[in-house]
Amino acid sequence: MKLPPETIASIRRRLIGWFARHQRVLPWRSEPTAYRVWLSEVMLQQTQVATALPYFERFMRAFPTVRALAGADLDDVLTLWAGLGYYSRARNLHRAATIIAHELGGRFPDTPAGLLALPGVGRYSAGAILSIAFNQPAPIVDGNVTRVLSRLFALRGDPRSPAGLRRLWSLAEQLVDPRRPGDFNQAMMELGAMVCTPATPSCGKCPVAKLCRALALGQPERFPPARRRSPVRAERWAVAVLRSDAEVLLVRREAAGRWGGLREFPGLVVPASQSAIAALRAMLRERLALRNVRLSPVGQVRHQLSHRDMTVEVFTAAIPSRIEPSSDARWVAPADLSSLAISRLTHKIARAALGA
DNA sequence: AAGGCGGGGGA
DNA sequence: TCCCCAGCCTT
Repeated sequence: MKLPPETIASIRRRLIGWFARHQRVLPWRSEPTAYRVWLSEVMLQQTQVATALPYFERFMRAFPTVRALAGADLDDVLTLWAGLGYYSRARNLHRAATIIAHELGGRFPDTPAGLLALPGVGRYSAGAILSIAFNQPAPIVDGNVTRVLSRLFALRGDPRSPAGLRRLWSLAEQLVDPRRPGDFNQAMMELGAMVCTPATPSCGKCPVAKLCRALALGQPERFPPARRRSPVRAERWAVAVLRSDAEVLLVRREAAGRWGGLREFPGLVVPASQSAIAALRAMLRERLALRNVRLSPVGQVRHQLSHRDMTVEVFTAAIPSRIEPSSDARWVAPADLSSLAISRLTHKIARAALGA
């Protein structure tokens, strides 16, 4: 779809004017260095601004430069990331920092290929960094831009299909203002976040309402078409909170997969057909070489995770002597749990087993 | 091309 | 409840 020059000019002028008046004050906007923009973009992947904000401030205090981040232990990076989710982002961030610090002389890549070579940087994040930090006319397409463009041009069809993505990226490329690419791209996203919202858009406040084909059709909220939802699956877990000398035992999850690299109470997924306590005892014996642990039920913890509905059966046991069951296990005081790289679910389990 | 990956916010 | 969020990576 080739846009008429006057349409492009009008959209640019209206969006940039609106953005100048209505943009939120955000820490990565006041000082858009490549490092700050990169960090913010990674944190904002599938994450709302309000959620990422406090994490960004803490992160910048702890690791003010890419070299500081590269020199940090991954475990400390994961600790600061704990609770934000999608933990591969933190692992990729740390890996990319070491690449920038050690292979690129501390200089951020300023080309599409250079940025795309960094782990955790895809087409969107590369475009955001190029346009916002380096003032280059690179397009971006995220969830906000997808919604705004789908409505502006009343796009039919699945925006996530290959054809839909090609069309969106083509439109974004035509529209991005080469004079102010960073402001234009951020204006598109800001509009999607603040005005052109998913359920009930505020079309009365929209600077491009006059041009909006979906609004002209009378049903802007019908665009883009709703995505089909994957079925919710139930998952049953058993977890043991082992105590000794007022400390509890944590193990570390493997680096890949869900909650990769985080610490947790020893536990496992239990098939519906199996006894939770039997599965737990077998796991403690095989993995931690713990025999004859007297497990007492504490109760159940429920946790919702994406399209998963988890039920955790929590047990506790006192271990008389302070044995070290294996190398990846660690005893910690309950008061220190908040300063470790553990998931929200592990916090919930701790509350259930140890009290507030 | 499809799924997996966390957790929170809003309707 | 259900959908969505400044997406990316693996299979």
